[in-house]
Amino acid sequence: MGRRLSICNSIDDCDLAVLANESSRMTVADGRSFIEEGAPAHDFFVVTGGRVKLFTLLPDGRRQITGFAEGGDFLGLAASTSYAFGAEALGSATLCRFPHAGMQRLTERFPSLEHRLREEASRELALMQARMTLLGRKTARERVATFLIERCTHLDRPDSARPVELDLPMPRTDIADYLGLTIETVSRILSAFKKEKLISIRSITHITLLMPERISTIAEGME
Amino acid sequence: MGRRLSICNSIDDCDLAVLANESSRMTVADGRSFIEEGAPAHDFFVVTGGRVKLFTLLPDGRRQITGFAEGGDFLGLAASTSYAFGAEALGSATLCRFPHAGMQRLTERFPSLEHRLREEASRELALMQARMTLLGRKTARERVATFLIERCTHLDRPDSARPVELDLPMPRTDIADYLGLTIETVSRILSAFKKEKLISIRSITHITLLMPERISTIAEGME
DNA sequence: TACCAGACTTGATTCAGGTCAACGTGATGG
DNA sequence: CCATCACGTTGACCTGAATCAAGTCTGGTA
Repeated sequence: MGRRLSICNSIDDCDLAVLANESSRMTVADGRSFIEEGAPAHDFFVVTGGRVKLFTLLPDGRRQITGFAEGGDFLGLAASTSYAFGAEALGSATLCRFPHAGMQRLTERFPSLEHRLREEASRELALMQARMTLLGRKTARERVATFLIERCTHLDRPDSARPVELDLPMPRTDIADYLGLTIETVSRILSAFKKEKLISIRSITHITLLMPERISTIAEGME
Repeated sequence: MGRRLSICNSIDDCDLAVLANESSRMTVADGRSFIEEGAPAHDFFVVTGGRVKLFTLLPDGRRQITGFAEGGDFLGLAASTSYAFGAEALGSATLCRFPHAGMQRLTERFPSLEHRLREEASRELALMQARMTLLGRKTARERVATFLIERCTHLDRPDSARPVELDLPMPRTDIADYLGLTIETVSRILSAFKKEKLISIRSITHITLLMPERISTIAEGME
């Protein structure tokens, strides 16, 4: 995960051909896995189209989704020798793959890239702090509210008091595994929000936040 | 948090005086806070002695401890413009402070340092993935078991089948806030482990893992 | 030695969220 | 146009961990 066009920012005034040279494109079909948790980490990835989910598994199959990534997001920083997470496409996705060796040539050529990668990692690290608080200390209601708010700030509209339309491209199972809840709980809480006129549910993937700041308040645990 | 002597690794063959020049030492008394969550981030820190806890707070005071740091660990990567976490001393601690500006001079002088910082961030990121799985998907028993195992691999002894002595310098409250549990639950589970002869509790801070691999199995959810 | 305060443990009870099970719903294909 | 199937919702019930409430243990102090 990372901010849009993360890599390119630090080299856009430089030779993009060099960059293209060190990378290869790939397409991943819906539900297909392209990073295996624990496998030796040989590549970085940039999501160029579609969406992707990142997760870790317990031996008995319990799953924690550690993030969703989309266009421009950077993957693979959470890996030393082996990947600390698995990744699979959510819908079909296109990726740019950068072998570590190639990336190293790039950072030698464009030293500011290294700094950019560190920034990316820092941003990610800060997000994770918040996510740990969510998982360790928030109630189910607060988690779902936080998720909705995340999805909407993600849309980089300023926190308006006006209704915000969202689409949630991931199935409920993924939302649940992201929030450390069950599908049933997520479903019940969305229904409750609807009943309270905080949101309206046009279709499974299409939700409107009717009172964004109110949901925001819930998300922060200030009910 | 970071591996011992993280910074120095990449410059130990270089001019350490330059490094000393860009940093200042400080001592923090027990329980004193030295990073305020949300405050503008001006410095990096390296823990040089004692221990430190990192945490985030919800408005109503709920707390999630996101990590413990000790000698050699690096703090401050999870911050862009403002800190994503607060930090306070656990017992009295000594720190080395590196203002961002100074750090930038250092990375210019020793380019490999930038790479080192990124590695540090990556390591941290990988740890956090595991911690999210713990908080989102593990049972109380599994969390406490994981905590004990963490503390012991932390001691860099290989996973032996032999008993391992641990000391837990943090109060139960901190363990609870780290694991997303309450003090009572932590206490009960430690008592249960004792009853099951998995551990022995010599004193509040001093615990011996009698069957480390057994605890390890519990930690992974394989009961 | 006795007292005290803070940290920890233990027990009884409650409740948020999980589990199990039935029921909708909407997309796909024969 | 209905059957199917995967996904989502809703309801009834259960349970793991939280909460509430005593104890207990420890180290410091007089």
